Amino acid sequence: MLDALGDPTRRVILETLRTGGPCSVGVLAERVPVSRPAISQHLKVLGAVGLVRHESRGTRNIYRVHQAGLGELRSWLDQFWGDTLQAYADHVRRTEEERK
Amino acid sequence: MLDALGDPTRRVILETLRTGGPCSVGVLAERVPVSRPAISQHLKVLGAVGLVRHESRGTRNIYRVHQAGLGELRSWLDQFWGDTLQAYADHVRRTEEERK
DNA sequence: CGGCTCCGTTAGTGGCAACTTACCGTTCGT
DNA sequence: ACGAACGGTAAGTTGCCACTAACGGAGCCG
Repeated sequence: MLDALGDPTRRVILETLRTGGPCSVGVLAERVPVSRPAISQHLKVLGAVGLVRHESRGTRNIYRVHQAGLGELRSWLDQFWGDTLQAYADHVRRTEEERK
Repeated sequence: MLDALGDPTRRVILETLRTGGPCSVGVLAERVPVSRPAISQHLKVLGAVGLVRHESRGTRNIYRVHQAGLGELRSWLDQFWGDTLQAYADHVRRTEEERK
C-alpha cells in the first residue's frame, strides 16, 4: 500500500487518473513521461493494493482510481493517529510516575 | 512525505516509536534489526518531512513521532479523497452527455 | 483471413538508496 | 582532564526496482 505510493511516477499516474478521469493505458503513456510498458507495470502494482481498477473496453483497458484503496489508507491513518496519541499519553503518565 | 513512508524499515521505526513511546537512537538500534548509523539516516529522513522530532537529553537524542506530520498526511489524503469523488462525478456527467 | 492497434509480459540493464564499516565531534562521569 | 558512551557523518558496496527494448496475444476493420 504505502510501498505503492512510495514511487513518484506512480503518484503521477494516480494524479493523472484523478484529475483527468478514467482513461486507457496508451493515453496515460502520452501524459506521463514514461514508456507504455512501465505504465502497465505500475498499474499492476497499483491494482494489487486496490488503489486502481480496470475494465476492458474492446482492446483497450480503462483504468480508474478505486476509492476502496484510499479508504483503507484513511482508516489505517486514523488508527495510527489515535494510537499514537494514546501511546504518548501513556508515556507521559509513566514518565511522571517515575519522577515521583 | 510519502517517499519517507515508502521504506519498510522506516515504517518499522515509526511503529516502534509509536508503540514503545519516545526513545534514544541506541535503543532503537537494539529493537530494529539494523545498524545504528542506518537508524540515524532514517531518522534524518523522517525528521526532514516532519514525521519525527528529536530532543537532546545529555549525550543522547530522544526521538518521538510528531503529530504535525501525520496531520499533513491526513489533510492531503482528505483533499485527494474529495477531489477524486468530485472528478469522478464530473466524468460520469460528461460521459452521459456524450451518450445523448 | 490478413493487417493493424492496443495491451501485457519477459529479459536485461542502469541507477539509486539502504546498509555497513570506519571515523570524528560532543557530553557526561571520575 | 581523560576515558567512555552516544550519536551523527563519510565513503564504499550491494541489492533492488524502475525503465527500455523486444516479443506475444487478443480484439476491431478492411
